[in-house]
Amino acid sequence: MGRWEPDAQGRLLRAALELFSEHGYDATTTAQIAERAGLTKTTLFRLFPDKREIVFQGQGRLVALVTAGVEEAPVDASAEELVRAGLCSLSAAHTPDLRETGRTLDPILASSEELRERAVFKRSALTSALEQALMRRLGDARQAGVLADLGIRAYYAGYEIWVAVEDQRSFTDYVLDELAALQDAARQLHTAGSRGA
Amino acid sequence: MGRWEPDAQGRLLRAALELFSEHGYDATTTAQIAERAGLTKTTLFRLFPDKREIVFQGQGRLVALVTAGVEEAPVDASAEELVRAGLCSLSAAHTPDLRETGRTLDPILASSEELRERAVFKRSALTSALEQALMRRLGDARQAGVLADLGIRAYYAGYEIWVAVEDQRSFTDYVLDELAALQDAARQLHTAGSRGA
DNA sequence: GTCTATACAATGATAGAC
DNA sequence: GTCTATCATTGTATAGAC
Repeated sequence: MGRWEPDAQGRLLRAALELFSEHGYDATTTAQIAERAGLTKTTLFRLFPDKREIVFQGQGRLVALVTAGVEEAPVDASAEELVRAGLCSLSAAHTPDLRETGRTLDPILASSEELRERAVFKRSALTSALEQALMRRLGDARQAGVLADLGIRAYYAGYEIWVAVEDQRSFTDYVLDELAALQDAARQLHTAGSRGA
Repeated sequence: MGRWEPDAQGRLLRAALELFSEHGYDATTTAQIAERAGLTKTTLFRLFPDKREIVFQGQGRLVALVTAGVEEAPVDASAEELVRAGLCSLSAAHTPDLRETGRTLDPILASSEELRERAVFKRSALTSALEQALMRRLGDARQAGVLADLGIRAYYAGYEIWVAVEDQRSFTDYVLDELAALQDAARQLHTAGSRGA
């Protein structure tokens, strides 16, 4: 420390989000980001694996969180309780300050197909992690798959509401509410018999 | 026709799959593909939007197929019947010769992260298409979402078995069997009460 | 109407100097 | 750690050949 300005990664991150918000993701070059941060392209690519990952910075731990949540659930937990445990562990990472980050990121994501593709990949990785953790506890691959889809759907739906509204409820509340609503919807499909509207 | 060798797209496609199989996707350059096809990079990028799409050639119509399947289902169809209609329309496109294509593509896909990312994006697009078609018929966004996840999961699981085994059953059979099995798994989750194993 | 040649911008890797 | 420099590759743009 001392020879250069500190927090190169933080400066790059802020510079990138500013430029992405101002001109869109695609219209911003990595050289421009580095320049605004007072660095060069080389340093940017040493600190970030690629341009897309700048936007998803810090989301790598989510996979570990959802897995740990399921693994640390009580031994007598039901299938639904395992999903809730995974989602609670995941949601706990979303502190109120991340709400602002989410609001910044949403329009950036919308501005680039390349970025949405990476976002979908992240969702898929999260689903696979939950699916495999559930599989190890339940022993049934199909149940694990169905529950993982349901849980991650609840997570993303809860996230969308959380960043859109402005109140004091925790992120976890939104996700668990959505999970319950999705489970209700699924139950109705089974109990409604074979005739639809 | 006549002035140049015909079927430039087909030649590029074959050249690409050969090279991808021989050296892997990442180690093959677009210039090499064009050269083997007796063409140039310029022509390749006029016929394919990008390098990844070479591998997924022809999958664009799948979105339209699943949507049409749901839309053309009888007016008194139940929710489950709508999903089956979408999947049948989708599966009908998988003629036996596509089985060989699938067997060629699987190891190529496994060789590249970039390619798996695009594959996940395609799955997501298919899920969204089914979800929206179901939403228009059912009027319930959560039911549509849950059913779309279930249906596309059945489609991919059926596909995996279809390319792996060697018998005369149609692709549609595998998908519908898997759908029924997933629905069973989901039902068990609801009727099993709250205690798991 | 299809292909080629050339030039170009951007991402990302790499090597060596400070 | 960071910089300069150079490089390979993807993908675009343009102008022209047949």
